[in-house]
Formats: sequence, structure tokens, C-alpha cells
Amino acid sequence: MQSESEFLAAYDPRAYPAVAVTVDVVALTIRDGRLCVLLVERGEQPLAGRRALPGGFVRKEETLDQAAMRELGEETGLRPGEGELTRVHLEQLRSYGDPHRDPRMRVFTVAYLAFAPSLPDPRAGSDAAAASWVPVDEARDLAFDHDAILADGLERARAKLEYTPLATAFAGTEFTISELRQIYAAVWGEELHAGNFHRKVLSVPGFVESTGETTARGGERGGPRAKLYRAGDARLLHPALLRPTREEGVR
Amino acid sequence: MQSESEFLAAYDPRAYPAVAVTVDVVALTIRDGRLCVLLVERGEQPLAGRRALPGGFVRKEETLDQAAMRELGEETGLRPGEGELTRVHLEQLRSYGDPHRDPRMRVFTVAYLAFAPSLPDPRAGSDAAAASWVPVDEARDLAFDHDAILADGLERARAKLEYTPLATAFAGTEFTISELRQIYAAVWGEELHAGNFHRKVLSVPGFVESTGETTARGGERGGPRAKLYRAGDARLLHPALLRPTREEGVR
DNA sequence: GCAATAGTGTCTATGAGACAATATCAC
DNA sequence: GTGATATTGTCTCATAGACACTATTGC
Repeated sequence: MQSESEFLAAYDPRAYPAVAVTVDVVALTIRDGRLCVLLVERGEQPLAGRRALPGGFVRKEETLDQAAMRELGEETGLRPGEGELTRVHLEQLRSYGDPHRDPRMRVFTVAYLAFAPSLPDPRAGSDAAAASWVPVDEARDLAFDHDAILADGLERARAKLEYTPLATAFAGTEFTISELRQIYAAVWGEELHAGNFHRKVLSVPGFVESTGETTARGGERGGPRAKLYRAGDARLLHPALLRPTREEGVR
Repeated sequence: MQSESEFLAAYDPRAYPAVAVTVDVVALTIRDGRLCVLLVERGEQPLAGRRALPGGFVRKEETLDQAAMRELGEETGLRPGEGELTRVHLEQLRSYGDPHRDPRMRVFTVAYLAFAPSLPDPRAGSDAAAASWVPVDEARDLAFDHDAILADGLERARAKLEYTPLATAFAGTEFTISELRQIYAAVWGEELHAGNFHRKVLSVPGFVESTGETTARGGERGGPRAKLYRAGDARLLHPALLRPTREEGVR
């Protein structure tokens, strides 16, 4: 069996070419109605000065999920399991391993996708000195293959809003239907009909549940007080909220 | 920046703990109306005699996709790009990297999912001596974490049939609507209403296109000749074919 | 009062699914 | 002829989306 004999050859670490495994995180949040991604500025060669996704080596005795959560915590200055980071949604995106995606050596990376509510500017942590939230449409020319990773993450995020309640991961613990609609609009990049969206969200079992409260005051430019909701217990939306204007998948 | 300094430390391969990266393939096909997965029998320690997903090391100068296609070709005895292997659908599933998932060393694996039309028994290739197609409900107690990988692959496959035309990857180049329905039934594990399925498939633009031909003769137990179709040019099904009896995602 | 927004009502087109009906074939 | 299967027809219900309408609030 081919795989078995290869495994055995690897028993001596020095007999095998050096490879490394990292995690990179596409961390998304909504700021000022815009979808933003967490980027760091590289301080060292190669590609010094270029922006990149936060990431780093997977450590010994650490799972991939743990490594991703640790990196996210380091770059945001927040500690996993503390405060708002407990509400961050984190899921594996996919892996990238083209032979020369890193010029120094063979580096495989496992990309993660994170949905975060609006977090403070990532200045608190020491490691986060060069980290910042950047609107996704301004996040170009990233280091390595991070443009492609970001694009994959965005597509995944847009698709996930359709059939999961993960949009609530971008909101605070309590939110109005309008806030939820603005999250969808920011991620999908298109406005949604307020009335239909409102009725539809409430018609999906388990998507949101009412708190019984309303906002303290109406909107900035007038309007009634909105009812407040929190995330429900649904794992999947049924029926789904499909994106409006998308070409048919014919090509 | 944490990740950068770690990268630099890795410049000396010997300074870094040995890790390995493999690909494992969840290759699915339909045989005799049952969904089957390609398994190999391990001939060497550890876990000798246990069944496992086919897989092996990613080689130098090889992309992950190429490694997965190579492994699949080795185990099926077919050569990538030749014959029926050109029609195999292959996509990345996800990665697994728990610290002790392999008892010998730190091994990260990138799992792939393959949809194949009914292939000959994998005896032709020398490497494939111990490989065989096993009905998925009999594929238990696999080596390492392959039970979990298989479960993830099955869930992905079932979901993909809903919104992509990939069911056609299990069929021959020409097929009847009934054959397509039996593929759905095998993957989803439930019967589908013939009349409604038939009308629905034809109503999705680009799912299938008529060849103008019919089968040479009717069914084994009677019935008219069925029209033949081939895969259309759709990448996504719109509207989707949703699975019938699934609990709502509440929990 | 005026403008903006929350929330609801109505209407239409489309799709899902239950069920029935018809046509064609193997035997 | 008999039974099985392919294919089409009909009916009902749920949903998406367009649009209109009312109520409530900030200014």
C-alpha cells in the first residue's frame, strides 16, 4: 500500500522535506454598515509592508480549531473565552497548499472563517499593533495567496447567510430586525426590501426570538421604536433566505 | 508580529518538529443501487488489517488537488486524465489535524471528496490490491479518524445533491430520469416520488439536456422506453432539489 | 406638521408535493 | 392480457416578491 510505506519513510523526520502548517483567519465584522476583514501589516521579509490575513503556525498539542482561535485572539487583543470573543463564530474554510505559495518553504495553511460582532480596534494586545479592520472592497494585493483566501471566505460567508442564522453572529446579543437587515445588506452588497425581509425573518422558526423589549428611542431620523430580538435556537434556516439578484448558475 | 517571527524560526527545518501532510479521499460511487465508498485494507502497523480511506503523502511540487487525483488513480487502478477518471468530480472536503490522530507523528490530512460513476473493481492497478468498494452503511471502524472524515464527506455529498447537478457525476454520460432518481435515492437514503421528481428535474434550467434518444428497451419488468439525457451546463440548480424528510435545524 | 422608519396587509407568480391518469413496454 | 414503469395532468398549499398602507417617532 503506497500510503503506508510512505508513512513509514517519514518515521525519521530528517529524511523528509520540511513542511510547515499554519492557520490563517478571515475574520469578518460589520463596521459602519460595511463588511470589514481583519488584516495585519507584515513587518518582515518577505513581503514586508504588505497586508495579510492574521495567522501563524499550528503549535504542538494544539488542534486546528484551537490554533485559529488563538491567532484571532492574539490579533484582536482579546482572549478566547473572554468577553465578546466567546460569541465569535469560527469555522474551517478550506486549505491551501500550492508548492510555492510561500517563497521560503512548503507551507500548507488551513484557512478559517470568523464572524464577529463589532469589536474594538485591535490595539489592546501587543501582538495586534499592526492589525486593523479594513473594508473588504479595499482589501486587495494581500500577501501570498491571501486574496484568493479572502475571496473564498467572502463567498462562503455570503452563502452561509442564506441557510444559517449566522448573521446574528455579526450583531449584538440584542438587535432589531432592521439591524439584521443591514447586516445582510452589507454582506451581500445589496439592499433588501424592508417589509418583506421583516416578515420573512419572523416566519422562519427559531431564527430570532423576541425579548419583549423595544429600543429606547426611534431611529436617528425618526420612526417608531423597534422591537428587540435575540438569536433563536435554529441551526439552519428553513425556509432559507435566498439572495435576490443572482444569475442562474449556468455557464 | 507573531506569525512572522515564527515563520523565520522555521527557516531551519531541523529546528522544527516534524509534521507531515497527507491527502485522504472519500471516493463515492453507486453500485447496485447502493452508495459505496472506496476503502483500502491497511497492510502495515499500526492498525494493520483495519480498513481506511485511500490516501498518502503530498509530494514535492504537487498541489493538493493533484495529490488527491493521483491517490485516487493509484487506488482505482485508473490513470488521471484517462478514460472514466476524467469524469470524476473531485473537490476538497476539509482538513483534520488533531495532535494525536496518527499515533506516530503529527500528521495533518486534507480530505477530498470524489464522485465517480460506477467503476470496475479496483484490481487492475498494482497499488490497488487491497482496495474495494464498500457500501457506506457497512463502512465502520475505519482507521485513524476516518470514520469522522467519511461522515463529513457523506453529509457534504448529500447537501451537494440539493443545489448542484453533481448527481450526474454518478451516472454514465447518458442516463434516464429514473436512473438519476435512483442516484438521489441511494445518496439520500430515501425513495423519491417518481412523477414529481421527473417533472422537477426537467424544470430546472441546465440540469439535464435531452439526447433525443431513448433506451433500447423498456425496464426489466416492463414499462415504456425511457428518454435519455446527458448532464446540462448548469453549475447550480435553481430552484434546488431539497431533501424531503429532514427535521428542521432547531436544536 | 413633516419625513423617516417599523410593522402589517394584499395580491400574484412560482414551486413543492399529493394524487390521478395515460401510454408503452416485457413477459 | 397483466403488471410495471415513464411521463404528463391536476389540484392544493406554501413561499417570494412587488406594492400599498398604517402607526409611531425625531425634529
